[in-house]
Amino acid sequence: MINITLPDGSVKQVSKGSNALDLARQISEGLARNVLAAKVNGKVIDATLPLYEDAHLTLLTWNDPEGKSTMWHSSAHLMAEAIELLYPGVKFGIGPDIENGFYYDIDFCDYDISEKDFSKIEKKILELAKEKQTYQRKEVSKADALDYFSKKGDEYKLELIQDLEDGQITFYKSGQFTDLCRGPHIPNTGFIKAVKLTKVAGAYWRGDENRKQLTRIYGITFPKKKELTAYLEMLEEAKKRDHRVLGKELGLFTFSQKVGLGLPLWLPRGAVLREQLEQYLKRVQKEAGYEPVITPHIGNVNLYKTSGHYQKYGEESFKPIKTPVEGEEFFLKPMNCPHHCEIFNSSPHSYKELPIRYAEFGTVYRYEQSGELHGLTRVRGFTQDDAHIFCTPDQIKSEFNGVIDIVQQIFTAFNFNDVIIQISLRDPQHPEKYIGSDENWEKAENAIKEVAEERGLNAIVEYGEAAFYGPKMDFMVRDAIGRKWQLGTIQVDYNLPERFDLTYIGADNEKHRPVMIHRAPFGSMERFVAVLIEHCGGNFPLWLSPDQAIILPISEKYQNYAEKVLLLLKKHEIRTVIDDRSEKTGRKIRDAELKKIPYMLIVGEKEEASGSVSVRKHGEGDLGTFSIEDFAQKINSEVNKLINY
RNA sequence: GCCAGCAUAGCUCAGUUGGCCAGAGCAGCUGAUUUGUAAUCAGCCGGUCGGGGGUUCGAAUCCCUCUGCUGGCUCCA
Repeated sequence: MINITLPDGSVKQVSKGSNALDLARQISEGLARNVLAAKVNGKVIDATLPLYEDAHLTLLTWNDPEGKSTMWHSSAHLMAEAIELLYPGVKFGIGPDIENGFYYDIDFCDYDISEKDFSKIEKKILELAKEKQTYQRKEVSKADALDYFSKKGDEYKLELIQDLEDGQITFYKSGQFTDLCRGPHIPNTGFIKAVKLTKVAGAYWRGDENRKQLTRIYGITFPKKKELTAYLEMLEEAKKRDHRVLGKELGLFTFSQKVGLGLPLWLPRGAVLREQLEQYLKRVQKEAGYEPVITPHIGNVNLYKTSGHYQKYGEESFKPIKTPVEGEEFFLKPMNCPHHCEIFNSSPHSYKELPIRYAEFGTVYRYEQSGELHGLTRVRGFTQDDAHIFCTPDQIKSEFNGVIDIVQQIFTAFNFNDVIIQISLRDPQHPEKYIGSDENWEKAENAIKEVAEERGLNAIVEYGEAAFYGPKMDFMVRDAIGRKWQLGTIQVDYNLPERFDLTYIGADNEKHRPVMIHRAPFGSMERFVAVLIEHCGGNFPLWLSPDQAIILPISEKYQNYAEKVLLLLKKHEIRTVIDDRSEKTGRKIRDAELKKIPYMLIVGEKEEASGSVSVRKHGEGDLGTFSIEDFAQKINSEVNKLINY
C-alpha cells in the first residue's frame, strides 16, 4: 500500500500501482466521473498513470485551470485525428492548449481549408469523442520515434524529435491517431461533449517567417453543451462591446483611407472624452510633482543615433524626412524620451533638484505592419501619457512607489478592479545581455521587489523579461467580461542617461549619473480609451461621458424653458445638449438611451411651472423631479465621488 | 509583410444558377403632427455594386490585379 496525501491534508491508502482515478472512485463515483488529470507532487500527469510511491495528489477537474488545459490539449489531438481521417496525408506541426482552447498547426499539403470546412470537422470530432477513445501513453526510443514519423512522412514531427533526448520521448495514441506528446491527457475522449472551431490562420513553422507557413486551426471544447453556449454568448457580448463598433455608434473616432492606415481621427465626442482623461491625469501628476514639458513631433536623426534607437529600429521605422536645402534628416518621433533627455541636459542639475519629473502627452509614430493594425489598440500614430523621472539610484524606490500610487488611483477611478502586475527582471543566466552595473541593477530590482512586497501587491515575477536597459513593472487589467489587457508600464533605464551623458552634481561636488524611470499609467490614450470602451460597454462613468445630460422638451412649447435649463447646467459645467426635434417623448428617450447619455431631463408644463426637471437615468429609469439647482448639485457631487479626489 | 475570409447608399443588410432602369430598414432632407418615460405619419434625396483590367451579346454576380477591412502569424522603443 502507498499513502496519498490530498490537498486538505487527509491521507488515503491505495494499493501500489493504483492510479488517481482509482483513488477518486474511493472517494466518490461522481468525482471519478469528473477527473480529467491529476497533479502529483506538483506535476500534472494522466489520471490513469499508475502510482508506486507515497505522494501528494490533487485531482484535477474542469474547475481547475490545469484540468482545462489537459482537456484542451487532448482536444487538439482529437481534432488532429478527425482531420487526418478527413484529409489523409496531412502533416502535423504542434498542437498545444492555449488560454481559451487549443490549436493545431497543420500542413494541409494540397487541400484547401477554410472556415466552411469547420462544421464537417466539428461533426467528426464529436463522432470520435462519443467513442470514448482512451489516450494510451507509450514510451519510445528516439530511433523508434524517428522511424515511425519518417514512415509516416511527417518532417515536422521528425524535426521536433531530433531536438529531444532519447529516453524522454513518449507517444500518445487515441483511436487511430498517434502523436509525439509529453502529455498529460484526459482519461478518454468522452469528456469532450461540445466543440467549436473558432478560426483558421496562417502560422509559420516554429514562428520563423523564413519557413513554411502552416495552417493553424483554433478551437475550444467543453464538457457540457451549456458551457459552449455560454462561451458563445460571451463572444457575442464581446462583439457588442467592440470599441470599433461602439466608437462608430457613439461618434468617438474614425479612420480615413485618405489620411492613412492606423491613423485615428478623434471626433468631437471622442475628443471630449480624451480631454477629460488628460485633464484628470494632469491634475494627478501635478499633485505628484510632475512638470509638463512640450516637445516637437520630429527629431534630428542624430538624436536617435545618440539614443541608439536608430541602430536598433531605423530600418523598421517610417523613413526620415529631409530639409529641402541642407538635406538634414528628421524622424517622426517614435518615443519621447530622447527629447526629454535633451531637456534635462539643457541646464546643469544639483542633487538637490532631483527627482525631476517631466510629463508630456507626447504623440509618437511607429511603423506597424499593416496586418497588425487594429482599431485604436494598434495604430501607427498615438499619444502616450508619458513621463520621465530623473533621479538618484537611491530614489528609485520612492519614485516607484509614487508611480504605483498614480497607477492604482487611476485603476480605481476607472473601476478596473482586477489588476495583474508583472515584474520583469534580468535573466540571471545571461548577465551579459544587459547594460549597467550589477550594483545598480541589484539596487533597482530590489527596490521594485521591496515596493511590491511592502504594498502587498500580487505581482508575478518573470526572470529574463526585463528590457536590456533596466527592469520594469507592467500592469494588466481584466475587463468586465474577463479579458486581459496590458496597460501601464514603469521601466527603469540606465542606458539613456549614459548615452546622453546626463549628469548631476552630488553632495560631494562630483558629477553623477542619474537614473531614468519611464512610465505611462494609461500606456497610450488610444489604447486606454479602447480598453475603457470595452470595459464599460460604452456606458462611460458620468465624469467621462461626452454628453452628461440631454434635455428632452415634451413639445416645441417648452423650447425656451429647455434653453434656460441648458444655460444653467452649462454654468455648472455639466455637458448638456437639447433634443429639439419634433418627435414624441418616447422616441427622444429611446434615442438618448441608445446614445448612452447618463441623464435625460424631461421638461414640459409641470417642470416649467415649478422650475424643475424630470430626471431619467440611463439604464435605470425615472428618478423623479428635481429642481435644476438640486440636479446640478447631484451631478457634480456624483462626478467628484467618481473621480475620487 | 504572410495565410484565410470579406468589400452593394452615411449605417445594417437583401440581391437565387450571369439577364428588365440595383432593393429594404435606419440615418439625412421636406412637410404634416405638438407629443409625458425605449421607434408618429407621408414624401424626397442618396449607390459607376471598393479601384483597375479581362471573359461574355450581357457582370454586383465569373477570372486577374490593386486598395481597404476582419481573424490569425511575425514583430513591437
